[in-house]
Amino acid sequence: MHPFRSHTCGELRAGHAGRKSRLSGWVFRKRDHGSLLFIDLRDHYGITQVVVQPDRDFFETCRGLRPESVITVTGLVEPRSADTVNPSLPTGEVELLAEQLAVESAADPLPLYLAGDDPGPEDLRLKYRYLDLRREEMQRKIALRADVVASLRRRMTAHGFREFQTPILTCSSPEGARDYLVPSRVHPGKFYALPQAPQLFKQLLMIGGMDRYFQVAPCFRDEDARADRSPGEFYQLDIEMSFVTQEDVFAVVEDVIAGVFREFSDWTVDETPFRRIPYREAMVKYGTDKPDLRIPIEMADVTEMFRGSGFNAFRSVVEKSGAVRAIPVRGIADRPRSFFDRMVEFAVERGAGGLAYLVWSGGGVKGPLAKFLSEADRSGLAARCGVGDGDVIFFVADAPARAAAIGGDVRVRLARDLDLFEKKAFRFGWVVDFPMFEFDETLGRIAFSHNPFSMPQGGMAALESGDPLGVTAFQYDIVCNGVELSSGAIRNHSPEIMLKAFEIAGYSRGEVEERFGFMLSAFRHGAPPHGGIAPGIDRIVMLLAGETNIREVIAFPMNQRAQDLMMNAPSTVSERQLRELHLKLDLIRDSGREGM
RNA sequence: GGGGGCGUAGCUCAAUUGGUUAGAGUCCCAGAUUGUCGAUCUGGUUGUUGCGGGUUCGAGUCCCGUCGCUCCCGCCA
Repeated sequence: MHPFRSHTCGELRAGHAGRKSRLSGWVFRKRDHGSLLFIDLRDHYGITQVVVQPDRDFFETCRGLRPESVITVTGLVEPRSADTVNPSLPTGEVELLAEQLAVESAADPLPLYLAGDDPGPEDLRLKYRYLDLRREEMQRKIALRADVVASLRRRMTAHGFREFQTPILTCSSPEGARDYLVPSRVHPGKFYALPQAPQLFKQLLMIGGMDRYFQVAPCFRDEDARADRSPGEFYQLDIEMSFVTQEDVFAVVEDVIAGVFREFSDWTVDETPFRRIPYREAMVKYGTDKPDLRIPIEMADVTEMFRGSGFNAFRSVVEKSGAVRAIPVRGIADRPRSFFDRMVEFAVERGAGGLAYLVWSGGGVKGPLAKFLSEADRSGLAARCGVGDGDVIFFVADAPARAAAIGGDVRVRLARDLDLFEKKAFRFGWVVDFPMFEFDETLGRIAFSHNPFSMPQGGMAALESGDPLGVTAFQYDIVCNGVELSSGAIRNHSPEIMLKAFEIAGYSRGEVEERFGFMLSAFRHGAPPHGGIAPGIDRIVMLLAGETNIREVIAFPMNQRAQDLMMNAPSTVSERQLRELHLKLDLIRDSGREGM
């Protein structure tokens, strides 16, 4: 017999009765009856009840075992009598009658209690992650992650893609997030950077003729965390394809993503092709470029209807080239005044000047705005927004970007308060036609709004049109339930168009040649038209696991301040290491916090 | 960098307008217990109320500062 186990703790059934079996696992719970002891023995696969009788020489040893000690038990599989069967356990028809027992590893008292529902405080869970991971829910989520990654690989391979590795030690990129830097020992004063994404490498693989690339790729960005954004590092399903249009990329990704979501969830998943939403339309209807399409509210632009209206507050906003956005909600006319007050308060908190509303009720129109509007205005708004008796329209008036953002927040808040989210559904959409450039208020000039390597729609002619802010790119996002899963683009493979695009964003030819000379050179030696995308794997697993916190689907996540509480990273290093790397510390703040 | 929330026993939480020696459950420890399955019963230990300062006759409670965790804004091509 194997020294540790003949079966797993989730395996034994009534059919095994009478067989000799050996199990290894953790002591999950103990029930000590003085002259009879029950141990729930747990491993990755399940729980089996072990019975220890008082005449065994290891009986006292067992009584002293603390939870989470690891033991190996050998004995007979016994069928349980009808009144002692445990129907809530898959192995509940049998138990293991212990004949031999070995303590593999005795456990100290635990900082976390694993046999209950409460996972405990997150910093303790992270510090003792190896304990936290033993909980059934964590076993399930981390296993789900592994299965999702395996499925993604299988599906990409089936589409004719190969997985290529790209460097982890590379060089800093000028645009984008802050880099993680790695000092060079051999080249004093020079640094490697960890890749924010394998962006340039995957394009170079296309230029290298590899045709279809994917990679489960680690990405490193030194930016602050959010609930859905892990600090430091995360994983993308990085994809790039040669000789493709935007639609070719969509077709592959839709098939892979829809397939994975159907494989790992019984929720409704959109049929492919997913809906396509132009960026400008998304900003008007949803106030965001990552709309939650489970919410049955679509905003409308009603700016023109207020241009000549009697409502001065809105008219003056419109005259200052602002926008008025209407948020129609059906069937809530009978909500109490406090509901509307709460929404107004919320909008003001988000920076709105106010939140107006009209209530269609009892054949009339009520609300603070009603007396300023003519009968024609009201019926015009009703027709525009498709509302009738019993419905309500909220209004936000502000500069267009602000009106969109606040309206979008109000839309989500309404859905939350009114429980309007479609249940058990993953709703996908492609947001397309992103603007190539935007006006950067802080820099006071035009900047790339997304990826500088995207192909502008209309090519060189569009860039030379003299209206850079009107140029859209072959740049797209895929969103699911309000989560941005990924950005992608058809790349700009023409050096001249690229130089022109960088020129508009304020980079001279010389700067671009210096920074991206290797890319320009590559483009000058035969570059296939190509494009790709990079769905976030952590976020996919998060959605499939029904989690809102990304740390729940990462085995060893860092906390919000980018620390690994278990390993104590980041940590100080020795003087010798610093010397070898030609580094001298210049700590402005007292470093007493370090070292812990 | 900024804002919100939280911080009381290993863990989850109480503690009247500021009022006696800061409690309960759980964990842990000891004892009892032959059919439990979140076993049960009896007893017991566990505290710089995050830290520092202030107000007060008196502070877990009020004020100031600070630290930690978390959520959000900035940031995230």
